[in-house]
Amino acid sequence: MNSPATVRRTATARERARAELTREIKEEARRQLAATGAEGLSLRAVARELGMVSSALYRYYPSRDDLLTALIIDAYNALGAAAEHAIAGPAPARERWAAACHAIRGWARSNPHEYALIYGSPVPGYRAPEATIGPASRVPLAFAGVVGDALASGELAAPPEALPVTGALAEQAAALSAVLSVTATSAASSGALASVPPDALVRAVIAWTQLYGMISFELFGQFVGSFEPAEALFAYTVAQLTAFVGLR
Amino acid sequence: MNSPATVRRTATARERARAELTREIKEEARRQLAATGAEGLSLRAVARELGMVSSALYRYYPSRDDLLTALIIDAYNALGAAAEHAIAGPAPARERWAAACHAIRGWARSNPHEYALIYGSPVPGYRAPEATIGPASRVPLAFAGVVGDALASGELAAPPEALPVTGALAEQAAALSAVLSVTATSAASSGALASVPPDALVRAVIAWTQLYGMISFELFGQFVGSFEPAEALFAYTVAQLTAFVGLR
DNA sequence: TGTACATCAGTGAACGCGCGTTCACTGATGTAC
DNA sequence: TGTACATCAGTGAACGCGCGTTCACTGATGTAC
Repeated sequence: MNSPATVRRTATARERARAELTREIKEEARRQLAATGAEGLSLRAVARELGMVSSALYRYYPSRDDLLTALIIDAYNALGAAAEHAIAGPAPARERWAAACHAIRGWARSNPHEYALIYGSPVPGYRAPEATIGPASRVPLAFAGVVGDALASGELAAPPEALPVTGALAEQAAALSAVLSVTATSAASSGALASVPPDALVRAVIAWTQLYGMISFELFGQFVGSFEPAEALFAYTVAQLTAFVGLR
Repeated sequence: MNSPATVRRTATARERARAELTREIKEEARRQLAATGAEGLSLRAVARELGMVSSALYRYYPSRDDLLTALIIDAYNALGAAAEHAIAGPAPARERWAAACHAIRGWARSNPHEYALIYGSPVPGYRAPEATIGPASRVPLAFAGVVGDALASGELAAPPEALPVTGALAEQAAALSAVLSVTATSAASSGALASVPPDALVRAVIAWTQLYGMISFELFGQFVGSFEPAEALFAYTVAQLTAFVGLR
């Protein structure tokens, strides 16, 4: 075995050490992120903590920004995985939707600085590369998937209080719907998305921004002294939102 | 005139120069904030731009954090003033509410870094002093004031789709209501707030987080490629929210 | 299996930078008599 | 109005810090024959 022609070789000690250290560097960086936030992340500090010399890190990440990018991608993926896990299974659409909301909040509360890294104010001077787009769309796609499934199974109906979606907004929603159906198809998801009506999509997006606003307010300390702890307010909001999106 | 007994003296040249420079320092700091964000704000850079030596700034602000605090207070006050201006006048409550929403978005779009300074991810290592509490509550109080007025004038009614507010959430809302009525009274505002029912207050708070989520998503670039420009989505959301709060 | 060479991880010193803050100083402005 | 003194704004040098990144190097690991 392990003839030169074999594509899948056993990893050499060097390769294993490299994979291991790459992981350890990211881990330590994440720890510092949690302690000091994105701007506080320093290659030198990471190296110091790992008992290496700072220049050694350059064998693993060509620059500080690349390390930051790796953390961002990991964060998107972790949050995306949490959302996808929450919507898995045969439960009714409204329950899957609510589960995703609570899973996202739970992840955000457990990883506040990673949450801030991806959804907080942009880091000045840092430009997110293309590679973040895929991981970043996992959460929106998860929500969209639930709406698509609900549509297919007859669990979706516009709530009576919903205002009609018209004009520029309807056009943007239609365009987004087209993009979504392509993405979803290439991701081997259900094709139900393609036919989600624009107004349902708009309500889902609004719900997503509402969720984001509520979580951010909680994490960033805006509820201190009023709705802290925020469990009750959050649960109420999610219930309200589920109805607003039209899931039943 | 100008006898020693006169409390109100004419400002000396020194005093005028000091007031002027204090203003200029803040202005330059705000400019740098807009360019590089809060972490990029540097006393040395401000001094450089003003043609002074960095140590001279310490005659005006005892530390970098104090300058940051001054900027934060100014930002809260500017946003609060915009909201208060929008709700002034005899228009129907729902129009005043919507006007405040649009005014807040307008200010945020014109001053994105100042918005991020007060509502974005917290600056690591910076602890907001008590002096920010007053200015920070102007926007919430403005919204609360509209709800209070609507209640007094019969323009407030729980929408049919509203879920009942119970348990811990109702208690938190009642407690907040009590605090609000005290604050509002001491601020010489109308006393209508005291009797705003808890569920209306909860819906107003949710609306406020929704507004915040929508504006942040727009400013922080999360709509790029979908609902950008975000005017239509924002207007739709505000209309929806106004109804949700129960204003008509 | 053994040897010669190539690859690569990690070292240590250095470059150049900008930062916040302190301190003794000078010269101008303000005040008391 | 004139003078002696006190107050205060701004200077310039310095301290001590940490950062990202480069580079020539050494020694260990892997590979081809």
